Amino acid sequence: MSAEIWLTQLHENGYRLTDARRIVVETVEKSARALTPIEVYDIARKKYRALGLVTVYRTLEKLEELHLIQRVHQPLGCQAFISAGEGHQHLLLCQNCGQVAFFEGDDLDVLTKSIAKKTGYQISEHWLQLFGLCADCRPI
Amino acid sequence: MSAEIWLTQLHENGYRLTDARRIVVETVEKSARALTPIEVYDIARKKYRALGLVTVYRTLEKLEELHLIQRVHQPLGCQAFISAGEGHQHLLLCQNCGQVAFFEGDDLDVLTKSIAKKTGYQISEHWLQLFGLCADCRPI
DNA sequence: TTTGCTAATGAAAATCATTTTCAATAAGTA
DNA sequence: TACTTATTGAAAATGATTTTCATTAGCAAA
Ligand SMILES: [Mn+2]
Ligand SMILES: [Mn+2]
Ligand SMILES: [Zn+2]
Ligand SMILES: [Zn+2]
Repeated sequence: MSAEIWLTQLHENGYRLTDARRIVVETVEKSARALTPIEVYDIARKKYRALGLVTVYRTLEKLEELHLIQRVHQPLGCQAFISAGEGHQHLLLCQNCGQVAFFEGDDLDVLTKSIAKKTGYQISEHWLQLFGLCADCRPI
Repeated sequence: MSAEIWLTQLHENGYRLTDARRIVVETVEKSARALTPIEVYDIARKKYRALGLVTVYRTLEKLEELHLIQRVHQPLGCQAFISAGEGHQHLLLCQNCGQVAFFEGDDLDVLTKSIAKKTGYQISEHWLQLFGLCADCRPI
C-alpha cells in the first residue's frame, strides 16, 4: 500500500488533494511505528512549514474513516495511528522502539465458541495485540 | 472481591479511609460495566453530595496502582475502569449495554511461538478482548 | 485556459479531560 | 484528646481535541 493509493482513495471519495494532505499521508504511510497527531505534525512540518495541526487531525480522521489507518491502543496512550493492515490482521508492537509488525492466522474459533457457551454472550469481534521486543531491540 | 477488601488493601498500603474513598470504591466495585471518572462521579455523588471529581481521579489512580481496577479500552474511548480480574483473565464486553464478563483459559502459546519465529520478535505480553452481546441484549 | 463554486486551510477561540495548586479539614496514631 | 500530615474540594492550569471563521486554492465546467 503506497501513499499514491491513499491519495487516490481520498480523491475517489470526493476529497480534494492538497499539499497538506499529501504530506500527512506520506508521513503516516511511511512510518513503521504508530504516530500521534502531534508527532505527525512535527515530522510533516519539516517538509511543509505552513501545515496546521488542525489539518493533521482532519486528515487522520478521513484516513481512519476510509480504513486506511487504524488507531493503536497502548498502555501509555491510545491516540496513535498506523496504516491499517489488509484483511484480518493484528498488531505486534515493540515495547522499546514502537516498531509495528502485522500478523494473521490467529484462530480463536475454539476459544470464542467455548467462551460463548460459558458466558451466554454472542461473540462477534475480538481484539488481539501482542507486545514484545523487535529483532533490533531484543537482548543478544 | 468486595469493597471491604479494597478498603483494607488501601489501608494496608498506608492510605487513609475517608468517606469519599469509601463511596468511590463501592461505586466501582459493584458496577457490572466499566465506568469513566465522570460516571463514577455522577453515580457516587448521589450518595455523597460533597464528593469532588478530583478525588474520583485520585482514588481511581490508587486503585489502579494496587491492581484492584484496570483500564478498559473500547472503540469509543479508553478512560473507563472496571474491577480487575484475578490472575490471568481477559474481558468480554457487551456492545449494547457494556456489561463485562471475564474469561480465562486462552492459550496463545502456539500462536505466539509461530509469530515470534516469523517476525523475529521476542513476545512477552498479549492483549485479548472479546466483544459481542450479553445474554440480555442478544436477539431472541 | 479561465472562471466560479465551495471544500479545505490555518489561526484563534472554545471545549473537554486531566492535573496541579492551595488552604482547610479530618484520619489515625500517640 | 492532641498532633501530625494525608486528604479534601475549589479553582486554576495544562494538554488534547474540536469548532469557528475569514481566506485560499482544488477542480469541474465553460
Ligand atoms: Mn483475529
Ligand atoms: Mn491471555
Ligand atoms: Zn524495537
Ligand atoms: Zn448487554
